[in-house]
This record gives sequence, C-alpha cells and structure tokens, in this order.
Amino acid sequence: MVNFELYKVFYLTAKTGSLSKAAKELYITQPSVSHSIKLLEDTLGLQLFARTSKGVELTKEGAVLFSYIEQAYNFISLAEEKLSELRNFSSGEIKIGGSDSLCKHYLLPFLESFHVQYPHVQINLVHGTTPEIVKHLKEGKIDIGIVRTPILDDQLQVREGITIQDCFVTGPKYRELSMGKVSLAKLLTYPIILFSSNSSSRKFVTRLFSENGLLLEPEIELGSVDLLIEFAKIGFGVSFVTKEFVAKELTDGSLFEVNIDATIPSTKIGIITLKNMPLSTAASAFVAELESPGD
Amino acid sequence: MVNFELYKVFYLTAKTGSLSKAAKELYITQPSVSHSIKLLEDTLGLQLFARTSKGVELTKEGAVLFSYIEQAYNFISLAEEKLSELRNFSSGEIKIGGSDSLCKHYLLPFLESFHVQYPHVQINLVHGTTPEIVKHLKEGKIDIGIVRTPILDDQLQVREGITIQDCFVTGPKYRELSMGKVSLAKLLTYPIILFSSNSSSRKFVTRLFSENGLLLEPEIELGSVDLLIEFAKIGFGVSFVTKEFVAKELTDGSLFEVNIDATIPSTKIGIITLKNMPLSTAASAFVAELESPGD
DNA sequence: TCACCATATAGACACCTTCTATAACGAGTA
DNA sequence: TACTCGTTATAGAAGGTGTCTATATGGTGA
Repeated sequence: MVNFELYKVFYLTAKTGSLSKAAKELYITQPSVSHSIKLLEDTLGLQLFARTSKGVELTKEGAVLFSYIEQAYNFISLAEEKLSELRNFSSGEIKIGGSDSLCKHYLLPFLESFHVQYPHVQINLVHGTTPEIVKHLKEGKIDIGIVRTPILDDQLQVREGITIQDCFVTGPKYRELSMGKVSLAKLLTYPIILFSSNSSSRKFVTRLFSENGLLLEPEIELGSVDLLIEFAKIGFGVSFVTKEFVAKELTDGSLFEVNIDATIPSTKIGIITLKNMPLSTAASAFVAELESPGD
Repeated sequence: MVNFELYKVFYLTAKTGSLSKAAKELYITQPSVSHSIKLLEDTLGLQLFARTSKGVELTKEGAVLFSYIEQAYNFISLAEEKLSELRNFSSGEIKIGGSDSLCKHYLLPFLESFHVQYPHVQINLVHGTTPEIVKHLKEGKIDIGIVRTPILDDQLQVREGITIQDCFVTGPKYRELSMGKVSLAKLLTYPIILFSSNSSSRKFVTRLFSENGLLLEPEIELGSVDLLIEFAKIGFGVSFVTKEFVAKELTDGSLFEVNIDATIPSTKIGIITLKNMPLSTAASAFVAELESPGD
C-alpha cells in the first residue's frame, strides 16, 4: 500500500494543476513535489500527470485516481475540522450520571456555568442509584459519575469533591428538636420522613439507629429529596438530608437542624471515572471545573 | 495538516485494536507503531487510544476520528484497486477515431483481437474526416486517431502504420482497362465513381487529374467505401479505392486494377495521438498492437 | 530571440522513521 | 505469591527518505 502522504501531494497537485503551486500549499519546494509525484507514479506504475509548460494535467488514470483521492482527502479534512472543534469545545458531548439528589443540588450549578462557558458541548445527564451509576460507567454509557464516597472499586478513579454532612431537619412545627441535644431514641418518638429504602443514605441512617439498638421505621417514605425537604418544612416530621443542600432553608428559618447526640460522619462527593479510559477533552474540562475550588 | 501516513497507522491500529497487530499488517515493528500513534496524538493534541493490557481501545475522540478516517481509508483502497484494474486491463476504456474507410478495413481486425485479449477494456469508436479526428483528439474526446499520412501538426505525435496504395479498380464489365496502360484522359471516358467531395482521397484524385490538365467529374458520388467497391463490381464504372482494402476482390476476380500511366504515391497509415498527453495504459497497449508488425 | 514560467535532475544533508533491546505493566495461572 | 505471557512504552542507534539548493531543460509569448 502506497505511502498515504504521497496522496496528499497528489491531491494538491491535481487540485492546483501545478507542482509549484502545490509546493507552496505544502510549504515545501517544487523539486520535492516533483520527486513525490514521480515516486507515486513509479510506485503505482502509471503516469498520473501530463507535464505541460503551464503546469500539469491529469492523465486518464490520474483522473480516475483523483476522483477517489478527492473523497478521501475531504474526509480527512472533515476529520481534522471535527477534532479541532472537539479541542475548543465548539462541539462535543459529556454524559454524566448523578446519583440521588446530587444531580440537582450539587451538579446543577456546575452544569449551568459549564453550559454558559461552552454552549456547544452537549450535556447528557442521567440519574440513578450509586450501583447503577457505576454500572453505566463501566458500560461506557456515561463518562463521569457523581456519587457519595466512600466508593471502593479498583476499576474506578475517584476524585474527591466537596465535603457534605447529613443531618436531621424539621420544620417550625417541631422546632423544639433544634434547641438542645436530642437522643436517637427521643427522635423516634417523632414522625420520621425518609428517602426510599434502596438509597445509600437510607441505609446509612438505618444502620445508625440499629447500632444503638433501635429500629428506625419511617412514617413517610419519599422518592425525592425535594419532597423530603418540603414535607419536613410543612410539619410532617423529621427528615434526614444533606445539610449543604438545605443551607438556604436553615438560614431563613423554614427548617431547623436537629441536634442529635450522635455523630453523623461527614462524607465527600466522589467524581468517578473509569481508571483505564481517558476522559474526552470536554469531560476532563468539566471534571476540572468540579475539582477547582471556589466554584 | 497532519502527515497522512499517520492516519494509515491509526486506521489499522483502531481496526485491529492492537499496536502489535497493526505493526504486523504494516510490516513494521510495534515500537514504530507506538511511536507513530504517539506522534499523531501529540500533533492532534488529543488522546486517541486507551492503552490496556490487551491492546488499545479508541477514546471518544479517537472514535470520532476513526469514523472519518475509515471512510478515507476505504476510498484510498478502492482507488488502488481501481488503478490495479487499469494496469491489468481488467477495466479501462479506449476512444479511437478512425477517418473514412480506415475504421472498417484497417482497424476492425485489430479491434477484434484486442477485444478478445482484453475483454474488459471498453472500446469506443468514432469516425469522421481527418480534420474532425484531429479536432476530437485535441479536445480530448478521443485517445487515438487513425488517419492517412502525411499529416502535419506539431501538437500531434504521428506513428506510422502499414503502407497503403490507392488505385483505380473496376468490375468485369470494364475488364479491358486492366489489360494495358491506360492514360488518365482515356480513363475519363469511362464512368467514374468517387467518394464524397470532402474526403482527402477525393481531393487527391481530383488534383491528380487537374495537374494533367484534366477535369475529373464523377458519374456517381458515394458516401461509403463499401458502396464504392460494390458499384465498381457490378459494372457502374471505375472506383478509386485503397488497394489493400480490395485485396480479396482483386484475387477472386470480382474487381480488376486499372493500370494507369501515372504514379499514385503510396501513403502510410498514421496513428496520431496528442504529443503532450500521455496515453492511458490501455490506449498505449492498443497502439503497441497497431505498431507491432505481423498483425 | 529573449525573458519568463513551468518541470526535471543531481547531489548533499538533515531529519524522521524504523530498528533492536529492554522496561514496565496487567492479567491469568500454578 | 510468583511466574509467565501478552501487551505497550522507552531509549538509543542507524539507515533511509524527504527536502533542500543549484541548475538544467523546455515551452510560450512578447
């Protein structure tokens, strides 16, 4: 198979109809082009150009070759254009998987600012449980996953995002819970509103109680963090939510943090990617945003 | 613009999913492929492959590039196949222009044997007067012209074919003309059958008579050499034809050569092509046939 | 006939491709 | 755990090839 580089010289020579002009376009000298064309002709065993005093002209065979090479050249040009787009984020796509509430409360601001900065990068967001996110990641369905740490999987690369702290909150109705320390047992005498049972935060809080010999049975079970917050606000009981995501409500007095007599360990947000699969430029730019402090 | 040769390496690497396998296909070593891919990645500023312990896998950007390069590669493969066909005459086309009767009486046997030898080479035959043939040639409408020499045109390359000799012939009815020398004046007392007035042979014969102070006026004027021969055979008079093309008739006694007392110069068949435009392989093979003696 | 614009050729040199040898790494297996 | 096998990566050397400069050659048009 012929050296492809010769076809580039051939294309430009045919296109410009002149060895000298092709040489200019290629930033090389005319003898060099002459040599390349000769080499190509010798290799193919066909004369491709008729040399005239005004330049060169394709022979029959040359014209046949050109009709194919022109297509090939165009595809390569397109490819390079496309890649250049990908490099400057004037095109591209990022698929992100966010578990649980992280999508809305953590990811959204980043997505918005990223989208403003690179409007041509398409963002594709899926959500699901942590195991689902990991599965999607391994299947190549998403580029980045946003989950709670800790997450142990040696196929994954885990970058740490901000620290978050879960806590119990309640609305003005049960405001007394925010006054002094409240034992877990005491808490159980209030109606508890929890996230659906397969979530990791639900599992955590259930274990917290059982480790103290208590059985946690929620009054109400909800499928969305937003609802969890809303229900707590209007007095349905006590919710278990991420403190950072209810910062506003805690400030404006629509929610109060319950001061329990146990320590709820803080956790970090994990930005997970596949260890052996390099990120696309767009995706790695996004990850950089997530990692950069101060955003 | 990136060195096209790198795309060949890229294509095979992506296709085989392995640097080592690509190296085998390219008949080079694995480090060389590794180096090329690295170079391509550096040049493009993008990582194209994820290296695994089992080989390599395209990244997102690599996959984008591949979708284009694959097309380009296919076109180049097709081009090389096509050229290879042209080289072995398993495809191709020759356009030939033959003037006057040369088409049928001279060219046909060559065409037939060439077609048997290279059945996939398409042959395109047009006929016309010598100036028309020359015009077609210069316009690139035909590759080869077959005319009578002499032909003077410095854009043309003229190869000489067989020698032909024109002569007057007549049928059994005027058989007496073949007995002794016949003067041109005497010949004029017989009905003369000539080719249409714009033909070169007609011009020649008219001049032959006028140089001897005689005015040649044909009894019958015909547009085809075949008819010229037929009319002479059945006794309409005397025709002026190429001796080589009535060899059979002269042998079997259906025609007789008139023995005039003037010398009709012999001429050669000219195979004309454009000086500055190389012949296609098929065309030059055909010309070689025409030139080779003994066919 | 001359100047100008093409392409072709020759010879030299530098760079780049390729090589060999070896390292590093991961996966599978005993 | 250690060993092997397969993969890719790296380093350094050498040869080849692409490119250059200088010049020849040849056709075209003034």
